[in-house]
Amino acid sequence: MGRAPCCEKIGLKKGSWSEEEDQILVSYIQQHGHPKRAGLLRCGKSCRLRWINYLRPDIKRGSFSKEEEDTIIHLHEMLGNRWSVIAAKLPGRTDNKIKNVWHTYLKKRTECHQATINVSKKRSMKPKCDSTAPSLEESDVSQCRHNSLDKKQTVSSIQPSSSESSLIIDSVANLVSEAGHEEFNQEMFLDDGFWLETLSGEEDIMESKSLTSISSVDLPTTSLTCFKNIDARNPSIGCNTDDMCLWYDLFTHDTLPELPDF
DNA sequence: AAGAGAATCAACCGCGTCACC
DNA sequence: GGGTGACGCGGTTGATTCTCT
Repeated sequence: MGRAPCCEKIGLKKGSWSEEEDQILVSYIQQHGHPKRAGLLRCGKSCRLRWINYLRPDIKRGSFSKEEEDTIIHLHEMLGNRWSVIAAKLPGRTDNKIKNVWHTYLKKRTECHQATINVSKKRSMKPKCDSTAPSLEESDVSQCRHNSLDKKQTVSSIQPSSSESSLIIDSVANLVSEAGHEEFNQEMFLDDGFWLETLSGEEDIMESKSLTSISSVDLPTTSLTCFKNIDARNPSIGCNTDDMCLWYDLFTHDTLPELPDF
């Protein structure tokens, strides 16, 4: 059995926070610099969570931009459910919020996108398909589209423009090709271009949408050296630790690197 | 207008890790 | 080296809000 929940130890309060509690916590943090008990009937863990996920002054409110959503999707493709790492690349967004957004609709969005790709692949592979009965995949896709497009979502907020996507792919493909990396396939272009944009020492991806900025960044010669311009504002995420290099390496290679014997 | 179901999001839980004694 | 507590993370829950019928 695991450890008993910390809030049950001494009858500490649980549940939603009141405005008064928020004010007490904020003023405590302003004085002491860390979100601990703050004299509240809350465990330190709860105080910390409240501060990180809600009270911090740099937290961005409101819905996610398309760029932020794309960033989350791309990072999730490569890193999986490492929400804290993903959150570190989205200033003002918490891991909790990103996790919620992912499970709310980004997951469906990517699944729909994948389903569409699968259907188009099957179509191209099997041109003589039965035209009388709709395939299971097609009905899945249409259902999926229906689910994603209804309710609050607008079409433009869900699906990236195909012309925009292909422009990005083509542009990055040209750059890599010029640099002598013809062996890269198109999927790798997407990922590498993303990493260049996201992890370069320049400003945030949200502020550096222009593709011309990519050309000013050194292209990777190997997967391990591509992080030389890593985000200097957040060294814990960057190449200063070996973590991101390791993850990048893991997710951009088909096989695991050889690990040293222990 | 009201009820049902879906979507959203804050908060909690459980576990692994680390630091300190 | 072992015990303990705090911290940080990802998974999950449940209350609230929204939308549809």
